[in-house]
Amino acid sequence: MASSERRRRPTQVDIARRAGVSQATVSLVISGGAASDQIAEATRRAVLTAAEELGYSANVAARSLKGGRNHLLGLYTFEPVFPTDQRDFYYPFLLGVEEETAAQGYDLLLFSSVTSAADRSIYAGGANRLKLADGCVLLGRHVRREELTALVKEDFPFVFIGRREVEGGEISYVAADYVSATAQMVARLAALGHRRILYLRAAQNSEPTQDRTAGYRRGLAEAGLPFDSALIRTLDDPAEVTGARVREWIGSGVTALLAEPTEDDRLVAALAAVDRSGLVRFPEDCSLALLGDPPLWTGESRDWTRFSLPRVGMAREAVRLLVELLAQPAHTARRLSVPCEFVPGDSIGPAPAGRGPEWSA
Amino acid sequence: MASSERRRRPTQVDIARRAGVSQATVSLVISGGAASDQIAEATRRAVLTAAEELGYSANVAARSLKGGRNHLLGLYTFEPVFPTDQRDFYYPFLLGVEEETAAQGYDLLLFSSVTSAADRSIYAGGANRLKLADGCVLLGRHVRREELTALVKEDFPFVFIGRREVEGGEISYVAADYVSATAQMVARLAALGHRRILYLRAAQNSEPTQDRTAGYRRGLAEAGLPFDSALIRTLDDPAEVTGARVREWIGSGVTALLAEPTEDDRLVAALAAVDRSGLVRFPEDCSLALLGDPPLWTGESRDWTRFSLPRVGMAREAVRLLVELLAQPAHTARRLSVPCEFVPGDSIGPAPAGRGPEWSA
DNA sequence: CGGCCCAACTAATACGTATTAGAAAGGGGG
DNA sequence: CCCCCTTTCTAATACGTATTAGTTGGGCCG
Repeated sequence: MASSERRRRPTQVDIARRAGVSQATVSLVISGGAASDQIAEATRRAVLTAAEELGYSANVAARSLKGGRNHLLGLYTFEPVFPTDQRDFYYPFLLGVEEETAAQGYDLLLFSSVTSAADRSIYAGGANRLKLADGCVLLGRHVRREELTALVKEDFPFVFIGRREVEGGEISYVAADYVSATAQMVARLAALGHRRILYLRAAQNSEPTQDRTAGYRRGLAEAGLPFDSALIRTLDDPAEVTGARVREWIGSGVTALLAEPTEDDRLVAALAAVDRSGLVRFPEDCSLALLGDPPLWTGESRDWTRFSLPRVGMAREAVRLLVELLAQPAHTARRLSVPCEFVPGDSIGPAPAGRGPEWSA
Repeated sequence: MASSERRRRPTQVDIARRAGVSQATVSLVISGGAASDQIAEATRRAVLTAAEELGYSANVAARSLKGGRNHLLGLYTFEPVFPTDQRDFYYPFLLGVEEETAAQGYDLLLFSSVTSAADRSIYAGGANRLKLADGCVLLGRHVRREELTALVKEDFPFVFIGRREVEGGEISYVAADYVSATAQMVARLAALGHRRILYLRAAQNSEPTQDRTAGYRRGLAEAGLPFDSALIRTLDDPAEVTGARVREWIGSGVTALLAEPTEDDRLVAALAAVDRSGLVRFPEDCSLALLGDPPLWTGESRDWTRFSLPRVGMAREAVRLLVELLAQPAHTARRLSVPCEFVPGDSIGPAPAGRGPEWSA
């Protein structure tokens, strides 16, 4: 800041001039490593001294242009991660990605441009910004498939947190084993004597929902219970779930509910409202288990029976997988499935033996 | 992924070949803007079509190498931001930086490499990684001055969140007005009749501490109270603050405490312990005000009288300042001071009229 | 018909680094 | 004294884009 004139950053050429060597020599010394032992010790020191004096630092863009890696991992989310109301849900993922990225010696690039929901796109502006990073971790429920397909087609290395499938390519991912977790939940309920278990399903037919559905059916099959498609309810509007409605279901013979939390938390909120209304007591009148973590874990809400994603661990695994991908010459998809943790909670219990007349439909 | 052979990303040259034009023309069409209206409409369409068909996306490294800017803002913290125990303190800064970065159309680069405390340095590996970004927001209490000096010397654009000074250069920053906030706090206590106000000062003599000290003295002066250097206590170990100790102080005539929270929260924890012990009642026996936010705001702790930093706002301002810096041809330092918000709380009250014999020292 | 200007394009170059082929110097063996 | 090898360095080039100066061809004016 001594003079106001625009100062150019020192380059290897400047160092070369000062040390009386060629730019190539500087490059060999600086980027060190393998080929640098063919440099005389005196020269090497001269170069390093000059670099020091000039305050040299490598131009990462140039380095990366040349084809080398630039030691950046990207994190791209299909939903905004930071807004406070979703903070508690996404934070562990963020935390895990950050930790493991650092542990692997990379820096983390958060793609945040154009948070305005509509424009939130990988391919905004004609430039695929993701490619500034060596590879990318992707996250989020509302995936735009075309973009994923394009990424796969371009052979860009990325790992999704959560199972995602796309036509015409294999996607690497770290996914929670919703199938087993859901099946086990059904098994637990069956062991408690439940026969008619209603599954409240998310509206969007994303992979996590498909997996839970598969787990539901598998659980029923393994418990020897019949499958009744009327017992899968897709909710367009979670507000439909009211005390009266739940009582109707109970009247029709349902003794347990499985609820799939959505990222907007409205279903869980509706169920909590039913709980507080006193119209239905969980688990005395009806058992209730959540197929995942409620996004907003306020701490004041009930301790629902549920299973829980190891989110920090998943995120760390995703980064590890990504780094492995980068080391491979050809990108073959890698997949990892991690088990969910069962949280006992207090909202399931034995199936009621018989119903009084007040429950008749 | 159709074939396992490594596929090269399409470049402007590929497009040019396909569209039967030159690379320069492609560049003009793609990067659009001003000079692109000298291109015939037919040509432009041909180029765009070819780009589309090839799935072109610009190489950001090359673009940035050429133009100098790559639309990245960096965030560098001198302490780890993510670890959960400091999460609540730093999160608002992170949030603000992220929001405003996105709003300004930049992406955010988190410098996380080498979180291992010792190696956590801007100049790790001989290359100043910060410079991958166009500019940088810095954050944290445990600053390494040499690094700041070097950054200034290199004329790298950055903004510190918090006032930081360094010899041989002007640093841009967004700072909370600790001076006024502290002075006002003293004024408040003086108005309540307090005459001997003990200031518990942080051990490290960083700028925030200097500002509070200045505010303390200014507040005393404006209230017409004498300055007594014995009333400034530097605590090497916050554990020294015990109920007995506070009673000693009270015995020596002190009627109010000003405490400067440290980022490890130990002082506030010690005071909370004193409060819980019942040995001293705040504010009946002694008034107590915090000169800032306790880092760990658990919600269960007392509602201390204090002032509070507009952290999200400060972070956003820092990003705005940074973007302004980038627009300037020559970097002149820019500074911004934002007021703190007074939080009444319940830990200050009128000075006790007289003391019983149990308080004598 | 010659000169000139304009529209539409292209050739050439710079950006900073990594890498490779090869040059220059020095030494040792025949 | 020549040849070859080793050590140590350099020249040249590629990476993909943006930009500037310049080229081409055609139309218009005098």
